[in-house]
Amino acid sequence: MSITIKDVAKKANVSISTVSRVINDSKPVSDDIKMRVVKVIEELGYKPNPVARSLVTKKSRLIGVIIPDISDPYIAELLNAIEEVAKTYDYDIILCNSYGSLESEEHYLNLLRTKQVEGMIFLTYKLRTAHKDFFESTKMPVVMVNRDASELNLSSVSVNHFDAVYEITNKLFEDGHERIALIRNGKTSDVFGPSHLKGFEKAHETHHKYFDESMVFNGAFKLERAYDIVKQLIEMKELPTAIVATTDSMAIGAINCLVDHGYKVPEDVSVSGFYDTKIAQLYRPQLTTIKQPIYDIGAIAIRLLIKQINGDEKDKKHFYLPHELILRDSTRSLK
Amino acid sequence: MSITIKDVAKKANVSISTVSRVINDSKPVSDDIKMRVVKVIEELGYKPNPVARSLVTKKSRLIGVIIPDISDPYIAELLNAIEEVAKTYDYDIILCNSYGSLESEEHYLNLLRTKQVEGMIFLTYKLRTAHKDFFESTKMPVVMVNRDASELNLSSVSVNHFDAVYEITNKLFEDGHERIALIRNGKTSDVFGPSHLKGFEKAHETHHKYFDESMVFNGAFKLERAYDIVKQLIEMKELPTAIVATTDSMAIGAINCLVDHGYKVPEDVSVSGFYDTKIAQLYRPQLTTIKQPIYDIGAIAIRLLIKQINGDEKDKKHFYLPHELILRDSTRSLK
DNA sequence: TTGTAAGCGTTATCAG
DNA sequence: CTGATAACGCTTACAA
Repeated sequence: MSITIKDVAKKANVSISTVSRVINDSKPVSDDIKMRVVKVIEELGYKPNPVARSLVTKKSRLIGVIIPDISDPYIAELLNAIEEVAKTYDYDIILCNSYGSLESEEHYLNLLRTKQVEGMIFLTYKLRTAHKDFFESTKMPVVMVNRDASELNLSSVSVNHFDAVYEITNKLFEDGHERIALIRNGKTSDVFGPSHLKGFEKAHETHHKYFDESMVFNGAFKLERAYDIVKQLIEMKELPTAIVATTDSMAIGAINCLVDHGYKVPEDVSVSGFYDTKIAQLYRPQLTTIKQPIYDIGAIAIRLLIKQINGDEKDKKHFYLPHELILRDSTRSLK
Repeated sequence: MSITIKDVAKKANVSISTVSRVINDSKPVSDDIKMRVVKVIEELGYKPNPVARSLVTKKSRLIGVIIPDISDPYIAELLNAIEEVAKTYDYDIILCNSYGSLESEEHYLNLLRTKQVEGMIFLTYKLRTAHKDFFESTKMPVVMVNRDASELNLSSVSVNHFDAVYEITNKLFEDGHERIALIRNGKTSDVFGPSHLKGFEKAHETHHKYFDESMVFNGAFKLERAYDIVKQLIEMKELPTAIVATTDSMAIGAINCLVDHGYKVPEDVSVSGFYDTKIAQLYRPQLTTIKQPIYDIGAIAIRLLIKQINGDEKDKKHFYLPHELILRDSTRSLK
């Protein structure tokens, strides 16, 4: 039996409406009454019941976050940011881990809707028609992270993957590498796949190198896949002098394979990653990688969402945040 | 304007109580009426409003989880488990990241209470009187993870840290190591600190080795601290042949320092970690470590909590789960 | 077995 | 500026 607005009203000798007004600052209340009420609230340690409040306002102060994998450090850091700034706006996070499965994503999408979340942040490896349908059918504010969702008429935020891959590939060519392999995420699944490829291609163009399609591989986000790809390369004696991976994990998979087969990184092969997750620095050799402003991405995403919730931001668009090429010890210049 | 119980009642030509009864299966309803109602619910796609429901039942189907750091892979995996089994019991998780700060923890403790969560799982580096006070003053079901909280009359679950440290130290002595350093978490902060120390000491006893207190260091959970500790050891030419760290991160910090200073692991020094987080396998050399059944720990914690919520489990106690010594490449036998 | 009606703790409308 | 009072959508005695 915790204390309610009624108790406060009674003890302060005012109506519950007046109490409501002072706690919400919604309508003018004379100073002396206000003080009296505030004092009683203090004394009683009264806290408004958010459930009752939600029932009438239709606002839950809850934001749903659907992600494919909490244990992915990239996502963890994103979550940090989301959670932290949400708190400053007095929102709470309901966390949903989908494991990337469509079924589970759909489950959560519906769950969050019935839980009356005011908006959601959505991260998925694959974007499908089921998602589109959901987002179209509900006018729920949604922002997507690390994915350009303007086609769905949703806001989204990410770095410019084209530029990023272009930059690292370019750098490698400048350093005298002649043959470079690209291990990118996936085929159709990853929206940035095409951007990665284009950036990679463009760098070849810039440096007048022959673009060899057989040097483009599909790592499927997996360390193990990257490992296998490099193993094949070794067995076929097709090992290039540099490998660009579009994920730190895949870079590590590649390096692990190289090391396990007696090659040295970066002496024999240069390998670069993507994201600058924690492990990029922990690992030896430390990874050359594309650093994303992960925290900022999360922070902007959640701010964007809150703006949408408040109706302050009507037009949806994609936001690009700047990346940074971090040169560490896993790549070297041949010159 | 979503559809409510009233709409269903009207369309099915029954009272709202009847509808309520069929959705909750709370009181007998004649078969034909039940069928009629179910059909209407289907047709209308009616979903009960959980907020209204909570207001009257005082149940939120929400569980609060307070953790110090999402980006810690150990915690991430724990969260995985918690989230997953909570879902099967139809509970949702409200995630609170405290960064280990007491202020923030207290904030969340109170927040969760006013949000009417039905119970909480609490993870903290330091346990303080403020926590105790909170837990004593509220009868909220709470279970603590990776910490023995029986002193607080709370349930808790973890592996047996004494045994774990004993086992790895023992193994190292058996392998012919003579001097072993221990880098453990913290001083007063970590409840398991004493257990680690005792396990370490006991192993010396078992092998009739002189126990040198100056070989016990305080790594404060930090990779960097471990790095510095080893650096000192190197400078003082006091490097032992084996180092037991009570965290994978600290083990990696130690190895990084060794490698950066030209030592080889495990050729020159053996180093072991704790937890078997993902990085233990990714890293080269792969880490010898104590594997904890992290998923199980999380799963048991949440099940325990739900039992408590349902009043099925009255007596609080600490649950030990079995650990496993995983021998990989960062340690070697001297024999 | 079914319906009526009284809450749950707020906010919001409308008089005064 | 203040106070009744009607919602909000649901559960649950209490009657019928």
